[in-house]
Amino acid sequence: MKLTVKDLSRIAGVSIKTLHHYHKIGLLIPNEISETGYRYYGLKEINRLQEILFYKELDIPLLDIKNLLGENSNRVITLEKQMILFEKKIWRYQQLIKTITRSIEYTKKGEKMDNTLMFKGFETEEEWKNALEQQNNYLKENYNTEINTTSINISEMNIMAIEAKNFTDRMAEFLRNGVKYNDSSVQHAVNQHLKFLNKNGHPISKEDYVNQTKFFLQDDFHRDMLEQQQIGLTYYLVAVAENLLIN
Amino acid sequence: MKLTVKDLSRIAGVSIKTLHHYHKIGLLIPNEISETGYRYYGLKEINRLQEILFYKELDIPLLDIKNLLGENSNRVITLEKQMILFEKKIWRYQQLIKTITRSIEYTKKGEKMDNTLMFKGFETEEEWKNALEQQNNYLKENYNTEINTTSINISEMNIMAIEAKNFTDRMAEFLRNGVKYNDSSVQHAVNQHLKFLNKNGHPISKEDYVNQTKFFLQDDFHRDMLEQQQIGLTYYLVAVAENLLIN
DNA sequence: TATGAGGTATTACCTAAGGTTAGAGTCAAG
DNA sequence: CTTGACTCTAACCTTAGGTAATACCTCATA
Repeated sequence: MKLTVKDLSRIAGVSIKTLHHYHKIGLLIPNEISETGYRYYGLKEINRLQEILFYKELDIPLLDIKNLLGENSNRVITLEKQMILFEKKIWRYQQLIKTITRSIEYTKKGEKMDNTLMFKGFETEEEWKNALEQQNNYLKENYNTEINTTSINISEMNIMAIEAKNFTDRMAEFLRNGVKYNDSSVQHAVNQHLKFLNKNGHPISKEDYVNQTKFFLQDDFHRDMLEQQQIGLTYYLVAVAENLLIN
Repeated sequence: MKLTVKDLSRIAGVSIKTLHHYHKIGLLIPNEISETGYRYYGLKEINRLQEILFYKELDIPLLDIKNLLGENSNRVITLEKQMILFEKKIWRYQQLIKTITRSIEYTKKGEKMDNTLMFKGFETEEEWKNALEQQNNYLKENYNTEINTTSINISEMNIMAIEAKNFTDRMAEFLRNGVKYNDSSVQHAVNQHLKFLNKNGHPISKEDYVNQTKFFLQDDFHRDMLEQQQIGLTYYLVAVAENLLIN
């Protein structure tokens, strides 16, 4: 059994170029290479190609396949890992279908969907509303003014809410990773946050911010909100804010 | 509202390079570009980016998104198309999970899975067995000897069966597409098939092949087999084979 | 044994959606 | 005015091959 590239490509349903490629990266080396450079494959190579294609079907990168075929016995583990990955993908696609269905409904109703919902971080409408409400309260407390929602550009407010959410997420991650409140990267993050607020029509001094975090501490709504996201976050934020004044 | 690349990247959760890229391909052009080349984005751009990311989430290529955002109103159609695509993907992943499950079972049983089954064309074990049997019969008829299966390399037989299946598939497609029996591409295909057989230990002349197709015609098993795959295939093959002798 | 058709090899450039440098210029706060 | 953070462009890199150009090889047939 001495198969040419064409034979093998026909049998296995891959292109000749693919065989060249696999040869080049050392994934599938011909059984024999003639003096004139022709590749000839045998049964062993066919079996190996079978395995390669099997793994490839599972979306495993070729280099990983190469390593996989090198060792042995962890096949089952690899397969099980891959299965979990597929289940996640299925779940994701199911979610996307739901999103599309919703979007189509909105469009058909003639309403324009509030695309802000799509932004990462806000997977549910509820989460987004909470963020908005927080933003709302924040303004109320800092300026002691009733918010006239109609007078504020809704889109602009969404953006502020998104930035706030992103900032809080980052802080929560710092906390989870054990990054100290006075670590430069933490301080940098909060400085950026304040800079953003100042730049976008929400002037706030460092002192204001300290007061705000302290307010969060004693206000049930805000504290619950933050603690629900990450236990200890409220307290962490106070420490971070107070450290701002020291430098 | 005058956002820098960093601001926007933070808000939308994309990298700065992504914004550069979108600018370069004309997908998202900044609201303002300073004399020094700095990009500044406004609300309009944020909304556009939102839409872009929404479509991107749906695995739509950026250039397609660009066109999509250019026109309007076919949004619903696009979304519905995409939904069908997702359903297909879900189905595919479910199949993959089944394949993995099967493979794991084999491995756990200590048996080595006959990977030849994976090759395209044979979706079920039954189909594969049929093909093998056919191959078996073929040998019987051509050599008039009882087959000693152990003496013949099973893998090699698989490969011959696969090639045969591929060939038959191709012929069926020719027939379906109305390609005439004496078309050069049809003749070429059958020549290749015979060449392959001759090269791999199954010497067969053109006359032999004509006789074989005629045998298929009168043999219930083979005729049913072929006709089940594609009505008229048995008769087509005879015509194709007889034409071989003319040239 | 020569010829012609069809197979094969290598080289090089291309894809999508950015990531990752490097080097140089710019902005804003102190 | 300095400094640190930010931004710019340009160039090369990634996956898994596709495509094209050009040259060489094989094998069945005349």
